[in-house]
Amino acid sequence: MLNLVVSAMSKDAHLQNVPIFSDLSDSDLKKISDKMVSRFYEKGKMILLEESEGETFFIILSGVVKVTRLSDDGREVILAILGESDFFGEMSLLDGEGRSANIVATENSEVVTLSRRDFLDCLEKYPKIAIALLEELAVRLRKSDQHIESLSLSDSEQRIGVTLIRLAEELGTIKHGDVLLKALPYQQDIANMAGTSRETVSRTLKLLETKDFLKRDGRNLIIYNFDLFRQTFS
Amino acid sequence: MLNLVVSAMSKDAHLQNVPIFSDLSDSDLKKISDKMVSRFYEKGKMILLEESEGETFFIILSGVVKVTRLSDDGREVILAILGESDFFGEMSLLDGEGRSANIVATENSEVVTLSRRDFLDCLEKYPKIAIALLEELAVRLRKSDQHIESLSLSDSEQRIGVTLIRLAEELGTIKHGDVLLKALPYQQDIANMAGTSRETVSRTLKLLETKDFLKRDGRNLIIYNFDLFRQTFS
DNA sequence: CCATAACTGTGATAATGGTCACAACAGTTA
DNA sequence: TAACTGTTGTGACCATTATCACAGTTATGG
Repeated sequence: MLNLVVSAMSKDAHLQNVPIFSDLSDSDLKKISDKMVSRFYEKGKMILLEESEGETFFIILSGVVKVTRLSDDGREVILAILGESDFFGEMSLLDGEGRSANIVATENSEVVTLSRRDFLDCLEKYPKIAIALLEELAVRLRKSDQHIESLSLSDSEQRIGVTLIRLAEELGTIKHGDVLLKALPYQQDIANMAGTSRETVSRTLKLLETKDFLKRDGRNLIIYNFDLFRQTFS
Repeated sequence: MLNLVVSAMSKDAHLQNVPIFSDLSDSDLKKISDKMVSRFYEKGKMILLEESEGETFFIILSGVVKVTRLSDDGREVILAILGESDFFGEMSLLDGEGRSANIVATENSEVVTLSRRDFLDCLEKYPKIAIALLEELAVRLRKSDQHIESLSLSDSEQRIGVTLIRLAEELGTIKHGDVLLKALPYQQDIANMAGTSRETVSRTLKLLETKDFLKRDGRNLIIYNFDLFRQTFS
């Protein structure tokens, strides 16, 4: 299994960048790191399944995953896209309910995991982690609130604009005022993030391109003047 | 000012019911309680304003408030309805960003408040509070996720159904299998929760009534067989 | 490198639901 | 009780956007 390829060294190196651990001393970090287990998921693989019991906390070392919910008839909503040094799985651990969403690797992804008890021990032992986690959940709630507002009040063009902003912030790289998105998600995924249809995404991207907000080139997308773009769509 | 009417005794009595304080000893509770200040807001009054700095944590002793966001052109989204023993204001305190929503009293409401520093002190001093708060934020994130799913995938009837469920759970009283909602919010507010228009709420409530899911009587509403209703709409 | 699958572009059509307009009704104050 | 204000009911119309159908294009695997 590729799991074994991820060395302990790589774990420590990455963990420093994880916001919820950033206040910790090296030795404390090492203690936690020792309890973690590495895993590798190929693009397209399901990592967590809705409705199953939640017993594990995950941190992404590299790769990209999507957080989704599915309706009975199979339609998908994408709640978030997570990348390097983001984490997931904490909700079930905290409130004891079952998983409320699916996690799917949309790129090959390395993660490390912590068991329920080790995770909760951490929170008890290191209040700083608990507080850092609170901060992160607050940020997520804020994002969710914005998402709800956008779904409630905006037309499809605006919603797709906001979705591109979310993607740019999570996955893009800035160059002068522009943002470059390599490996742009499929239109269907963008649609599922924006609460619209695949066809509407196709038409709207074209529209935004003719309006010179952005340029597409294969799977890459450049948003010109990101500050202006942000101002225009959020 | 009516503020002064709320006695310290009433504070303590209510605080025991607040989930994030439920693990505390009476003496610890007393210490925190002593730092709190009571306030009273009349129906319709704004408690917190979007974009202002967040320096206060609020707990509702009695009453009902709505959490809203406003678009530039004045349309409103209602993110949540909060009632007795719920709290708000924590997000700005945790992540240091400005307020991200407005809070408006929709009924006469008594609250107690804690300053930023007292709130953060609490988290450091009592890890149990931090963990209880984490649990509550996890629950809220879950609700937000459901809200996003519902806005993305459901038609207006479903969304209004889900909204009634949210209202019933927050404000309703159960009687046999039915739920009674006294002082049902205005149709405009229901519309702003469901991401639809006031007229559609009017038509849909009528429809649900003819389908015998519910009965209206002035400002009261009874949902028959709440379990079934839940199953049907969520 | 061909075959096949997956993704994207685009027109035509239909439907959900928003908006407007106004009437009916309820609750409040003078 | 009248006048007024806020809320709800309802019809008519129309815009946005979902859906369908299919062609074009790009990626993938044997």
